[in-house]
Amino acid sequence: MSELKMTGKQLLGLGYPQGPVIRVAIDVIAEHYPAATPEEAEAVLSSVLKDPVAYQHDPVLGAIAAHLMVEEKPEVIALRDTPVDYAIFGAEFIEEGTIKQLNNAIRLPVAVAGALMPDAHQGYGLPIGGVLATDNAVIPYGVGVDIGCRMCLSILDLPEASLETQASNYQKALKNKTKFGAGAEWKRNDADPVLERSEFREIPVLRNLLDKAAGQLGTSGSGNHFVEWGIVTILDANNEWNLAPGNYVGLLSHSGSRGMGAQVAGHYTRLAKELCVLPKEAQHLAYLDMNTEAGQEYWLAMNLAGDYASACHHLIHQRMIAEMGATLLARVENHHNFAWKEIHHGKELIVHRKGATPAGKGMLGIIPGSMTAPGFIVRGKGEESSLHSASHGAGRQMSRTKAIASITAEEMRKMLQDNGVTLIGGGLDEAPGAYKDINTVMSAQSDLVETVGRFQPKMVRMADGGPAED
DNA sequence: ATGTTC
Repeated sequence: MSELKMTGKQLLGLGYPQGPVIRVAIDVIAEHYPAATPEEAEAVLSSVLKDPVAYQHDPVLGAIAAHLMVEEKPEVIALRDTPVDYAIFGAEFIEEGTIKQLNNAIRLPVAVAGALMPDAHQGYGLPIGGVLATDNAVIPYGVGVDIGCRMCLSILDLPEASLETQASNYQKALKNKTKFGAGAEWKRNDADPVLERSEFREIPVLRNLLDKAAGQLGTSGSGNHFVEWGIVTILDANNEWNLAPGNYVGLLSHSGSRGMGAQVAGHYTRLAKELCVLPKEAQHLAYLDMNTEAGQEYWLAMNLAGDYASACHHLIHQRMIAEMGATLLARVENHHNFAWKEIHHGKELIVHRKGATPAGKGMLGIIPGSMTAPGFIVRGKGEESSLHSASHGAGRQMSRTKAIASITAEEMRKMLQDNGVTLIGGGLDEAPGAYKDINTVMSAQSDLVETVGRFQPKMVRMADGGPAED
């Protein structure tokens, strides 16, 4: 795409006021004046600024004019005085600030129920590991920035011993068939039905994101995202796939909706904060009414981002499995940053899980440990007090900054060696010691999920920070 | 989490 992209600075230079009009003007120019020169765009924007009333009925520029004419801010929506009671799992691991965040969220006028998972920690708006059910309203920051961030596990017919005897082939697949780093794209990529979805044409904010989405399909991004080979141990003889208990080679991935989802999240978070002004301590919990155009649009865009994240995992797995000449025996996958329409207490609610695994009765999911600690294949017990949810991992016990400052490269190398794990990329901020003990976290949620099997990582690839790698 | 954004 070569559409004209104005910057906030340029607009302020023209005399535009601080505020939402900046974003609106950038969007309008990108969408409706793609072929204009910067000078032409500035001339148009200056005319609107000079006399917004003259443009208020203009089908394109009217949106900018409306923002220039608006002066009064919407009224601040008060939080309820009396919070709804909610369950906390593993309260002994959860910091006071995290609980305060859910205490605020549960006082939203649209909040119906909530829960905190044992890996919970502070986030923007809703805490990570937080679950919140609302009545007919969706909170963009209740889903999170990485919409549809999810896990995918493939169980393969390869012999366990091949992880050692064929180690170089497994490593080659990780190096050649995955791509990590912020902004990383495949130069030549496969087609996928998700890229044909009509939402890319029908929803304005998605129109400019199709090219990026096409390039980033099947990439993993950065942060805590990974692709890894390891050993799946099936423990439950009554498993859904009739797999014999024992060991299998598995492929596990963790990633989300990449730049496309991040842009969707950013757009609707800004919009929600304009339309729904809350007291300062709850400002990031701004919600969209599901009966409004904005709410409906977010719902469609969020679902598309979720399907896109799923397609990314499937492409990664398809390429890795083909590279190893393997056959897929079973697959488990689940979003852990998303919102769903679910019935609880006889009423349809919008259930936000921000870093929480869906755990309805009989639902399968994956809860990862760390690059050396096992992950768990789980089956939900449908516990109502957790709103059918469980943790989405072990949870950090150290911030990234603290991990980098307090864990040495030698300690991390030894930890990997002791556990027989090979790491490609990765940094000290993702060291095993930066995470809580997954076994402790699992025992804090034994009422929420049962264990079907385990996954022991053996060969891990992560982003190594800095610019995109090849 | 994201090429680090009004």
